[in-house]
Amino acid sequence: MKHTYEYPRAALTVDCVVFGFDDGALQVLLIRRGIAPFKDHWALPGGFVRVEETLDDAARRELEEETGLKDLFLEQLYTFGTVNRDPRERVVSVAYYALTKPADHTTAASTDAAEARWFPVSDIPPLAFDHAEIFASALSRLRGKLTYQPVGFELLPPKFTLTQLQRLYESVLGTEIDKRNFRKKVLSYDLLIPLKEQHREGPHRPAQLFRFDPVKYERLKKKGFLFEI
Amino acid sequence: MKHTYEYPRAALTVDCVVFGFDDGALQVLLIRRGIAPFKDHWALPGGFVRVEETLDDAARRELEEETGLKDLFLEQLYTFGTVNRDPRERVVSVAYYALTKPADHTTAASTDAAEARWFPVSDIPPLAFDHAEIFASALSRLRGKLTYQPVGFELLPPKFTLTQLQRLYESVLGTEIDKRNFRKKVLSYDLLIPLKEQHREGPHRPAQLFRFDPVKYERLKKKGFLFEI
DNA sequence: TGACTTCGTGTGAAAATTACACATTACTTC
DNA sequence: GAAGTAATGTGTAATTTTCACACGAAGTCA
Repeated sequence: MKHTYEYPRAALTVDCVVFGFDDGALQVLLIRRGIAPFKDHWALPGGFVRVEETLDDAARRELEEETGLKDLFLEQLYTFGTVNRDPRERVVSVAYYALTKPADHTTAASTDAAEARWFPVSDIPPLAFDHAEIFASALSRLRGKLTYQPVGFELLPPKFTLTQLQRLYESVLGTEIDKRNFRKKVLSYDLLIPLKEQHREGPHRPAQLFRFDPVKYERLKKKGFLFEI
Repeated sequence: MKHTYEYPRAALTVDCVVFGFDDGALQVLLIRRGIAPFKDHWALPGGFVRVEETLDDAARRELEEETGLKDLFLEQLYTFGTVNRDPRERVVSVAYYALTKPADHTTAASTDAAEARWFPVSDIPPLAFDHAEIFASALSRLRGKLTYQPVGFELLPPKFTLTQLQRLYESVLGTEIDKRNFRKKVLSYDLLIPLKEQHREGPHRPAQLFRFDPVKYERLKKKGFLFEI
């Protein structure tokens, strides 16, 4: 079935920058394109927005179709609309970024994508279209966000140690943080709940496990919050 | 001439939230719609994106066509894409916000818009489509931005007094600020250049006029800046 | 039981933020 | 031209926040 309009229309897509945290380093999920253009190149997961779904829905749907991931933290980033970003025709892309917990890193490639793989953000292959620009923009946004909103937990498993949280901040922000000052600061927000359990691993003192309080977290996210590290 | 596609496509528009500062209060520029739907309702200036122009270009073009404003500070805000935001058909709108200096407030309504008018943000009429939501989002972004980036100058004339700048901050942020602390802080960024001139008005001591240093300003905007008040 | 490794904690110095009051300058009016 | 009026312009002390920094505790392994 054909669809006809008075004026030419741009195609509308969504693209997702999915971040994960593993091996003590920030990772991003890329797919190898199975179809032209840029066949066999690495690219951000994404695809065309259907006319009866919202942008957020499209992002979640494409993400699940191409990578198997669902129910993750997802936020709109920016809309990329230069004229020649796609060689085929005019395509405007609404970019999203997403944060996943390590448990979700089971990525079954499917449908459009020939393959899905995690890459450390410090070592990304050349990307299709203007995806390198989108990725850079997402990384910069994540860095900014981390310094004033408590989104770091979205990248950690439900139970985590303060050291894991600190490593996350250090590796995303690219700085070293003093352990005592970090703990003082984080705990002062009264957002972390110490568990009865401990994390024991290796020949040394076990670490206290924490989870974060989802109620206080939501409250913080809504009002002006403040989670400066 | 008709244009035909395999799948149905959303129409793509831009909408602009234009802020001005006048009468000691933050103002927003609205147009009265000359055509259906929402004929005679107030709305944000905006219109359809042409297939051969970027999103930014479309925003600037529509702004000039509908309000006569050009060369203003303009930044993409967010893309609104719920399914039924336009009663005619699926329309996705990329929202922008803009800041104007008072000198530019000469608004000649034209083309699509029957009338253009400034409204204090505290007293906005009902808006067409989901424009109230877009406006709220823009205002919230402006507030956020003002507290950590030196964009306030974009809303003031080229020469201004520190009191004017303070009033701007107070009225946008909705807080009272201590005069001495404000001046100390603002001047410490070394961004303001005192002029030889003074601003004299009324039966009292005249005020020192300042302009801001565009070079330092650009430098601040690019790197992590920091303009906390 | 001693070596090793990571966890967990407190204090003092420096810097930033906040609170706060009065003399100065020009215009107006008497 | 003297007195009144109104907004400008300036400094300091108290408080809070940030930053720098070192060592005992708890567990494993040999």
